[in-house]
Amino acid sequence: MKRSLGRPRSAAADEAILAAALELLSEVGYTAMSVEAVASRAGVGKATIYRRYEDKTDLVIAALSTTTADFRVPLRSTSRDELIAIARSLAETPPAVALSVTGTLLSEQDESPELLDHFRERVIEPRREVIREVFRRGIERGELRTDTNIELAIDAFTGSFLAAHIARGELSSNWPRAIVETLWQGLSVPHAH
Amino acid sequence: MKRSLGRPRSAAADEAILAAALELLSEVGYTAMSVEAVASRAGVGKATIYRRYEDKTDLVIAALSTTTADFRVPLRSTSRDELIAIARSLAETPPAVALSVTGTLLSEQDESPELLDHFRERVIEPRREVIREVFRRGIERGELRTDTNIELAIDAFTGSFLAAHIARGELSSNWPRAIVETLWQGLSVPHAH
Amino acid sequence: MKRSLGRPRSAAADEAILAAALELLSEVGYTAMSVEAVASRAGVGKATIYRRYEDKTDLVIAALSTTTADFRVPLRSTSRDELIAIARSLAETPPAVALSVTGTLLSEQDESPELLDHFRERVIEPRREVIREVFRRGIERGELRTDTNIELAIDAFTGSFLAAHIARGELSSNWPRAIVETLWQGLSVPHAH
Amino acid sequence: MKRSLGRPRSAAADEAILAAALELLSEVGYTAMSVEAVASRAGVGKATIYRRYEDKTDLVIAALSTTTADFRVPLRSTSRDELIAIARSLAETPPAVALSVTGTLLSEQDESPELLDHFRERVIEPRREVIREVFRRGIERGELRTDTNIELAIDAFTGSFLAAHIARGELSSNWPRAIVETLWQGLSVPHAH
DNA sequence: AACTAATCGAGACGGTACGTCCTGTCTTTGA
DNA sequence: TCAAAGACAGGACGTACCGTCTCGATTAGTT
Repeated sequence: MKRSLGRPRSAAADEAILAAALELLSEVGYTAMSVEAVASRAGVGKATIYRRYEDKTDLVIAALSTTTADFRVPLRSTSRDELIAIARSLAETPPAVALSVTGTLLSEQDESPELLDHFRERVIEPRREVIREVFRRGIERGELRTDTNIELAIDAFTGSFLAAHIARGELSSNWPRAIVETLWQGLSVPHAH
Repeated sequence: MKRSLGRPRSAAADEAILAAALELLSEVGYTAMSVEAVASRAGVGKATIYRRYEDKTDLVIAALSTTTADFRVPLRSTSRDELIAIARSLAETPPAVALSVTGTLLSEQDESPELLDHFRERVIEPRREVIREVFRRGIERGELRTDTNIELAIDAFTGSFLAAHIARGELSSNWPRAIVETLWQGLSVPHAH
Repeated sequence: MKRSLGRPRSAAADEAILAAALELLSEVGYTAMSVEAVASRAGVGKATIYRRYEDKTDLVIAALSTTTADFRVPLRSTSRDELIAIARSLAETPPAVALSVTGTLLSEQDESPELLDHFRERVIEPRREVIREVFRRGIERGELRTDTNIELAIDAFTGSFLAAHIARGELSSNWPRAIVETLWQGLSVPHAH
Repeated sequence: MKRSLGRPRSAAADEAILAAALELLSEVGYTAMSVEAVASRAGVGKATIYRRYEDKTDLVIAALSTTTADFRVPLRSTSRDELIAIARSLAETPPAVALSVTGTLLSEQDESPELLDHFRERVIEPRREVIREVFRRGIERGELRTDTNIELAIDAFTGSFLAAHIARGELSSNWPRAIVETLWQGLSVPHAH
């Protein structure tokens, strides 16, 4: 059995680092956030951060992935209401950080693909799984089409949120209901029978 | 009389700067691209860039807006085919730059909202207008629902592209057809009559 | 003719950097002096220092070599008085910095011999030349032995200063006269005739 | 009763630490030598070093003082030959470490004068005592002047070695004989009688 | 044989400095 | 007046040490 040697890493430092990173990310954004500021606010040496994370981007991914647990599956009586609940959760998420981090990671895909993988696994995929579960349940219940491509539907759902922010900034209060309505009914005119 | 004094600005420099910026953006991404590298590749002094653009972000917006003209409205016999054509255009666009620029701009929204406005006006809006025209024509033709919220539909369309890239990276070759199909039919099961 | 391009280096920065370095050297010593502190005290960016000097050691050498001009040849009626005058100049020199820099340079002789060469040329040799001139004149005047190995005599003279500091620290006020006396008469008992 | 409790300190560690420190000192010099490297080469934890020595300088002093015993008093038939023998011993000593350590200690004289005292007592003084003994014996034998200031003579002797290294680096093979000759005869021309 | 206490190698801790790079501005010569 | 070249102040990057601190695992003397 492989027992660890030396002084163990401090759990208090773990938490302080991630909390400070998350605060600074939302305050000043990805680019303007400095590792030095994170260390200072966490009351931690810079080396203590770099012992845990490869570089600034890696730290940010870890900080973002702590927010994953807050994104929970809502239980409602209909799939439609569940989707609206999810849309409400999305609407409360600050998109700036996620967008710039994602963009940076995609840019650096060739140099360090493992960071992007890590991000998808820790940040993106947990959120998608919550939505995926709602879709699966909706199909079982007979409320959603059985031939729906779930991944594309999730794309449309979460992507709408991104595109709305990019195009117009703040979302209106009835956005969750409106976007679900739009995706629910589809674009085509109903067939006559 | 409003005629400029002294040596006029070089049109060659204009082009070289934007071309170099565009190249570097697609090569290394927004964060890793340095104004110094743009100047060097364009064979231009840094001051020549800063005489034209406020800062790095402003330069990038200008570079990106040169690509706007390439995004043209396709004419097909059906709206569905036109949407597929647009999806194909989207699929050819590298999303990384737009994402990281947008993220950065959103982060800095409080300090310099005019840059974000500029970006929306020059880069985002022209592309959306192309898609908007397709939707308008589809409604006129009777192929699309009259009660469709066009802005939300555009969000779903362009956002799907972003979300797919974020979640899975490269898009499959049949993605344009598949995403249009998904949005076209909607999520709900058809009503019995 | 090769004329320089671009903004010329600031002479004000040159001076401020060397002055700040010299101050800090005498205040805290070589090891405790930081380049960051030099930059800060000089009101200068760190890059402005590193544009001029390879590294910290190179900066220190440059700072020390500005003190060379102060070490002047004294004119007295006898060589003995001139040597005493030089000993007095030596006694006023703070030896700590020179010793630690010299030691460091000798240690790193294998990795970067050019720094040591530079130090010898700029700091050591000018001082030795002053003393060498005194010896040459003394021999011409017939006051010093013609078979004296001047380099070894200079070694004994300047080395006495170092060794005294290493062994006992502060020099007594009559040290200049006493050391000249010791070297002047030699160690051996006078021959009987 | 003053007997120690707990596990006694390892003599093997004592030796390994000093040996590693001495090796690294001569390989890379005082400044570039890290305590971490000493610990690693000695196969010892860093705390095991800091349990024995106050800080890096203290460790170096201890390492250097182990070399003291090698500097022995030579017995020859004349003082002149004994001085030449000592000069030969000096010529074999690497001077870089002593210089940088001394310089650092002098720089820090105000903060920690006890380290400098310790260095003088353990490293400098034992060597001087060997030379002092030779001078004393020479005076008793009637070979050296009775009015010689022994401390200054030792300064001249050991200092010559330092100055030669600083000014020219490696010493020539006949340096021991030449420096003794220079100091022996003195600088002044012999008086006529 | 069990207990106590200081040591051991290992390695994490907060902190500080290193030398590099980039931003946006400024200052020169030359066209 | 604009161009290129490149220096400017400032500040973040990621690395490397310093001297201290915690681990689990020895290695003695004391009960």
